Amino acid sequence: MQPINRTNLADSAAESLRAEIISGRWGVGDRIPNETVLTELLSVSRGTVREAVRVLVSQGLLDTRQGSGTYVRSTVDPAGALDRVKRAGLRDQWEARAALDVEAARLAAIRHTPADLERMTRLLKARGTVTDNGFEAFGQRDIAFHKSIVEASGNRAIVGLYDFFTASILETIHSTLKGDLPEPDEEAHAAIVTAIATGDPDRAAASVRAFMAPVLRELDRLLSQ
Amino acid sequence: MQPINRTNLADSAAESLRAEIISGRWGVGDRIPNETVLTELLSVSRGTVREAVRVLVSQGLLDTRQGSGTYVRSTVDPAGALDRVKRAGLRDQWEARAALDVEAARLAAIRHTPADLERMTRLLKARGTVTDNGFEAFGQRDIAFHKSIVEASGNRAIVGLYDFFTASILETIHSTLKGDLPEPDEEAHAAIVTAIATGDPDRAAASVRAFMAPVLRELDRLLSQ
DNA sequence: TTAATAAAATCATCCGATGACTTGATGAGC
DNA sequence: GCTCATCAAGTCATCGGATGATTTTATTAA
Repeated sequence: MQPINRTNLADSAAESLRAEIISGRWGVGDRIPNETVLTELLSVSRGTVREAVRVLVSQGLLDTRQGSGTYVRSTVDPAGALDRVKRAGLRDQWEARAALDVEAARLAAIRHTPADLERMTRLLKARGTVTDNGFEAFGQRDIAFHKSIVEASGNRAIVGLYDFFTASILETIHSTLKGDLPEPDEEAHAAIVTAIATGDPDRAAASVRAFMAPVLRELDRLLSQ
Repeated sequence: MQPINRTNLADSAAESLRAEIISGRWGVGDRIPNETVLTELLSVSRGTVREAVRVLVSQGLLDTRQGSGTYVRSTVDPAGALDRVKRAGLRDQWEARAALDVEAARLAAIRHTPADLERMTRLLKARGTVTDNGFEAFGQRDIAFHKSIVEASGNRAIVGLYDFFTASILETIHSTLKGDLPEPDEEAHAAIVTAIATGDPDRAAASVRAFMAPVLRELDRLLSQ
C-alpha cells in the first residue's frame, strides 16, 4: 500500500540541482545558471525552478543575490541528511534513539557529577506511577528522567539529538500507535541509575540496552501487524 | 555595514507560518488555510506563499496533498535542533558520531547481508593509502568505507545522522584543525569488518570503540591546547 | 584617470490560467 | 435502505507572462 514516489516537479528539480552541487560540478562560490536557463535545462517553469532553488537556499546549499545571480554556498548537506532522518520511520528512529541512550549512559557512568546523580535519583522518585495525574503527565515525568541520564553524558550534541528524536517519536506514536508499548518497571529504571553510579561504563550501557530491548521487540511486533 | 534584514517576502512568510506551527496554533494533522487565503493573510502573492510553504515542507513541518490541502506534519523545528547540535562543538559532535558508529557496528553484526560484507571488503581494499591520489581523495575513500559499515546497520535514521555529522565535522575540521588527527592503520579497519562478519554484536561494537578511542583522545589534546 | 550615468542582467514579486488530484454530494439501480 | 458510479467543488501543481528592485557592467563626460 505504498503510493510511492508522489513525484513533485519542484522536488525533482531540487534533487537535480543538489546533485550538481554535491557532485562538485558546481563548486563553492560558483554562480549557477540563471533562472531562465535552469528553466530550459530542467524543462520546468520558472516558478518551479524558484521553488527548488529556495529549498536549497533554506538548506544552506545556495545563496541568491538579487541583480547578481545564484551562488553555491556549500557543498555539504547537513540539513538534507537530518531531513532524511525525519522521514526514516518510527522503528528506525526509536532504535537510533536507543543507541544514543546506550552510549549516553556509558559516558554518564564516566563523567557524572554528584549533582547529576542527585538529579537522576530525584526525577526517578518523582516519576511515580502511571496513575498519578494521568497518562500524559506521567509520560512527561518519564521523559524528564531519561533526559537527565542523557544530560549526565555531558555531550550537548547527543542531548540535542535525543531531544529531536523524543519529540519526533512522541508525535508519531500518538498518531500511529495507541500508546500500548510496554513500560519497564521502576526496578529497571533504578538499575540504570545504580549502574551509572558505580562508574562502570559497560555495566551502564548494558543496563540501558537490556531496558530497551523488550520495548523495541514489542514495537517491531506492533508495526509488523 | 550591515544592510541586515535583507528581507525576502518568501522568507518572512515562511517565518510567519513557522510561528503558527511552533506556537501550536496550528496543531499536528491540522489543515492550514489554502493558498488563496494565505495570500490574503500574509499579503503576498500566491507564488510567494508557495515558496514559503515548500521550504517548510522540505523541513518536515508541513505536508502538501494535491487536491486535498496542506497539513501540519510536525511541530518539531528541525532547523532549531540542527542549530543546537551544530553549536555543540567539534568534540561533542565527534563523540556523538563515534557513538553512532559503535551502535551501527553492533547492528551491522546482526543484520549484515553478504552483499554488505562484500561491499565493506571492497571499499576497504579500495581505500588504499594516503599517498594515492592525494589527501582529499583518501579522505573520501575513508569516509565511504566507514559509511558502508553504518549502512549495513539497516537503520536509515542512523545513516542520516551519520551523514549529518560527517558533513558537519568535515566543514569544521577544515577550518579549525590542520587535519593532523591520527588515522588508524589498515589492520584496525580490517578488524572491524572481521568482527562484523562473525556476527558477534559485542565484538563488533568493541572493535569500533577501540578504533575510535585514540582518535578521540588526540582530538581532546589538540582542542585543549 | 575618475566619476557619473546609462544599460544590461538577474532575482523578486505579482497576476492569471489550466491541469491534476481529492473529497464529498448526488442520484440511479438494486 | 444500501451500494456504487458519476459529478461537482475545492485544492495544490504547473505554466506563462509582466513588472519592479537590485546589482553589475559598459559608456560617457569632466
